[in-house]
Amino acid sequence: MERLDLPPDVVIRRLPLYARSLRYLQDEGIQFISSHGLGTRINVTAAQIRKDLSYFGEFGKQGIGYNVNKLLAHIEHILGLSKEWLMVLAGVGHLGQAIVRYEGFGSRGVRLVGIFDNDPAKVGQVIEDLPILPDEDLARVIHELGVKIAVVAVPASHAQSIVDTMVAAGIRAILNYAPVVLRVPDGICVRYIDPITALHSMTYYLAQEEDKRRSQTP
Amino acid sequence: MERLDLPPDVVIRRLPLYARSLRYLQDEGIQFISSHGLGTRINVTAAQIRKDLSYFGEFGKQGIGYNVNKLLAHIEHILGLSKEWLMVLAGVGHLGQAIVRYEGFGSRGVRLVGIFDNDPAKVGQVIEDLPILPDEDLARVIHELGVKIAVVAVPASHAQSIVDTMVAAGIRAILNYAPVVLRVPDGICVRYIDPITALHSMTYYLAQEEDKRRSQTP
DNA sequence: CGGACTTTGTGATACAATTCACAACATCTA
DNA sequence: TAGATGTTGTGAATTGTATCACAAAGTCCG
Ligand SMILES: NC(=O)c1ccc[n+]([C@@H]2O[C@H](COP(=O)([O-])OP(=O)(O)OC[C@H]3O[C@@H](n4cnc5c(N)ncnc54)[C@H](O)[C@@H]3O)[C@@H](O)[C@H]2O)c1
Ligand SMILES: NC(=O)c1ccc[n+]([C@@H]2O[C@H](COP(=O)([O-])OP(=O)(O)OC[C@H]3O[C@@H](n4cnc5c(N)ncnc54)[C@H](O)[C@@H]3O)[C@@H](O)[C@H]2O)c1
Repeated sequence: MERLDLPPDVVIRRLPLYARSLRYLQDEGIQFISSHGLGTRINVTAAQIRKDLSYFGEFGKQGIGYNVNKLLAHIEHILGLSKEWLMVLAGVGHLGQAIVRYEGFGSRGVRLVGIFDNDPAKVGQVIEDLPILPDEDLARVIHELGVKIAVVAVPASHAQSIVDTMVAAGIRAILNYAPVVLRVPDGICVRYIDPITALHSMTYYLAQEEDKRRSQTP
Repeated sequence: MERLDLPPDVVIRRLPLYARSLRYLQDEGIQFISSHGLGTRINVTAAQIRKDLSYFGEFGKQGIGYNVNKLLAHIEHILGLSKEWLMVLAGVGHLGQAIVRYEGFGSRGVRLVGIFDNDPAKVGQVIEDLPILPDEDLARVIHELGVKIAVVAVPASHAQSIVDTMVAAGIRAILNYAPVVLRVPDGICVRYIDPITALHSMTYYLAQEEDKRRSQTP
């Protein structure tokens, strides 16, 4: 196949979904899956899955579909999950502690190696074997360990400044829980986790339904 | 303006971002903002903001921009945030408790009115004035109070079945934290909060950088 | 072996979203 | 009043994404 143009970001964002579904298939002991079979599990059309994968190579067999183990290995490799990326967390409050304890993060491809807070009362406490360090150590740890990923769980008002520090120290990817849009240099990847925004986009549809209902029963 | 076609979902998803930014502007005491000014704050082009808003009406003034208070009120009204929507939560574990305590949820447009768990040891405990109820009461509460929004924070293996119960009882919008794609009837709105998937899409770009770096310094 | 099924990978096509570009209007200054 | 500046709202153009549809290749089975 000719792989001229690089895969668009929408495709990259779907790959982890494919990977997760393949892991469930693995757990179920299923060895082969067609694009159609995979698609029905995750509400994506078969054609889209095939086209997405075609950006990276040819992984299927006509008449059969995809070997679950092999396709998963391929996708994890494409996603860089065959290595282990180091990660730091800033802000060990309510949310931060929940993140540290969520085993999901540690499981695949990433490892939390440092947690930071600027509250002197918190510094020194240990959570899941990780001591809370002061902000002063943040840049040094990032730099010395070559950490590339950071999670931001500080109050919105402090998010931008801590991100500036992180980026200056070598962070290249940021998972941001604070409800602010971050300003970062080109090439730094940022993803937002924002349940409130998600909720507020759903209430739109609820309001629409309500309106329609009201206009039908006057 | 002619408002022939309904606004696409991408637009609806951006509105809460505009609203949040306008709230910050309000806090700063700023009374007028141009599409350009708003755009630079949230990394969106001015033209996109104007086009998005044009789906709903004309809110700006040439030469001036938008009145912050008025535009915010308009957007919140469009999003259905002038009413208060009731919400239930299923799964009061680590994550669920963090959600109950996160004041962000209560603040605007939505109110948590019931929390549910199937662990008998948890039922009866009270968190932030809300008693944990057993799953048996879920359908009744949804139905009797007319609850339309649900948050899912149960283990992945239990998510689909509890969602089926919720939808049968009248839930129309679901915020899902469990790492599974849900199957719901047409018309039910689902949003996924999925930090692991977000992380795994970022490692792709890290791996790309690494590859490039390696090929440059052989 | 041959014909009925399946399924992939991918150009071509259709659809969707974003950006461009500009007329129309508003304000300010002198 | 007039000219300079700034901003909106929106058709048209552009860019981006998803779907279609089918040749090619594999399986299955009598
Ligand atoms: N996206 C989500 O799902 C979600 C959920 C809950 C909270 N939040 C957001 O996450 C952030 C944290 O929420 P929380 O409930 O944990 O608040 P919290 O007050 O419990 O915790 C914040 C922590 O950050 C620390 N901190 C403050 N400034 C800091 C700095 N400059 N450097 C390092 N640490 C600093 C504080 O000491 C505290 O421990 C807030 O922005 C909140 O809006 C997001
Ligand atoms: N998206 C995220 O940000 C995020 C973060 C952490 C966890 N998670 C996911 O959220 C879910 C919960 O995670 P957690 O860390 O809180 O786990 P947990 O084990 O601490 O809590 C799960 C809770 O759900 C309850 N439960 C189980 N089955 C139930 C049912 N059928 N009805 C009602 N309650 C039920 C359990 O009793 C328990 O209290 C998991 O699916 C996890 O993968 C998501």
